[in-house]
Amino acid sequence: MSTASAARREIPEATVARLPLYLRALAALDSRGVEVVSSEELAEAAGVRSAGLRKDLSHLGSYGVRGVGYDVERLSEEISRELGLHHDWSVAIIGMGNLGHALAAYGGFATRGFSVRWLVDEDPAIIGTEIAGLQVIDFAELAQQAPESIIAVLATPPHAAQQAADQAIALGVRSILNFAPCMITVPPGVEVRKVDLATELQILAFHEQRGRDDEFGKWGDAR
Amino acid sequence: MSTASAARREIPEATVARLPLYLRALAALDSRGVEVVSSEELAEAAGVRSAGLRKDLSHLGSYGVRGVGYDVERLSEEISRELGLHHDWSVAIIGMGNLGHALAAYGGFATRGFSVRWLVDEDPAIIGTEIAGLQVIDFAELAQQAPESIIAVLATPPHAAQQAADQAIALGVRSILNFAPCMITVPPGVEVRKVDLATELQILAFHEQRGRDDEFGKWGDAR
DNA sequence: TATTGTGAAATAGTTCACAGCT
DNA sequence: AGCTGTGAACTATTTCACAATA
Repeated sequence: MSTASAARREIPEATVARLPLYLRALAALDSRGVEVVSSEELAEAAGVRSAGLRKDLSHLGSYGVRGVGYDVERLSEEISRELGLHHDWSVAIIGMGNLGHALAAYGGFATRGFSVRWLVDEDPAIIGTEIAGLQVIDFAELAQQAPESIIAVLATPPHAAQQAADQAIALGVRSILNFAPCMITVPPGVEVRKVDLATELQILAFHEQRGRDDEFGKWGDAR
Repeated sequence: MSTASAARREIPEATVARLPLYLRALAALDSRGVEVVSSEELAEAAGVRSAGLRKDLSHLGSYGVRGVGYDVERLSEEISRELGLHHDWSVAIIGMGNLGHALAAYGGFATRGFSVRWLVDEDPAIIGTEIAGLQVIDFAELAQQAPESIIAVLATPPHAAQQAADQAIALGVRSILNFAPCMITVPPGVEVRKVDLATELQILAFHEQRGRDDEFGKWGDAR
């Protein structure tokens, strides 16, 4: 892919995953009144290496000034645009159990560009109640109101996740953040990202166990 | 690193991150009474390619039977051991705001091997209250009770995260799951994994924007 | 002079395809 | 006959190191 002319636009996935990090670091710098930042400083703030940061940014275009650094505001702007944060994205949280409830109340989603607009559940006992200032609705209702691009946050129990995803996709959802501890299958063109608490703990456990072992001699010596 | 003799024990990070996935898929199969599974089927259930699954498993040793497949129970056991789930891991949730509260109530952590044992906050108004059957304590109290290996789940606001992490580390914590939307710096030997809701949404937004664009001609045509 | 942007080298991860077992 | 385990090929990502340049 990519003829020489279309040189722009082919951002590696690993880079995309770091752009939000840079954006947050830039916001922190901005709020401290910093106007220009070097790749070294920004990398430090974002927890990456400076060479990697420069490579990442080079995929967006040439927004730095040699010998000087990057303009904080300008770079924020460019990254925001690249990430599509000039759009307004509406979020629907599906599944109002413990986790869904918490996510609705949690401010973390309400970054610039995103707002939680719908809370969905299928339990009649929950539908109609108010959580964090929003009425809980069912899928039929969501279908009525659903506009353009919604992002669905799946917070159902695992056994309900696939069906909930299917219903959301039927409504036109093409981006899903899946908190349910299970895999869901989706048609091509639908993007799923998974956040899995148990998995993260297990990965930590692996490393902690490993670290413990390493502390004494290498493996194989006394095993 | 790694002499030829130490051939075992050098599991790629990418593989480690998938082991919990396999474990969950195996648990599902087991509960359905399946006793033997092929790499093809298990890969399907876990959402990966069969060749990759086989390569991953080969890092743990040779637990499959050619022409047959993998014994579900045996493989679960081996992966569990590898992940350190034969230990019991105690989890302390630090920060009892909306998110911490929810995480405490959420069952998702209580997979085999992990149990949430302490809820920590520094706000006197919260300390002493009971959440999900546990009393909220302060760091001093945690220091009293803290035993061997704790995993800390950071759910503080961003400005408090670094200090909370430092305190946890002073108590001997070496594994941190960070839900606070900020970077924390830790000494070598301490492992941090980050779960960041805003970041995930931004990555989804990027892809959704991209997908939208691709639907009509390539970029650059009408821009 | 200080710092970016980037080829080239190094490393990590994935996929292929088939030999080797059961 | 069927399925695993794995070398070899391929692709992606990171790191290095330095030429380009404001």
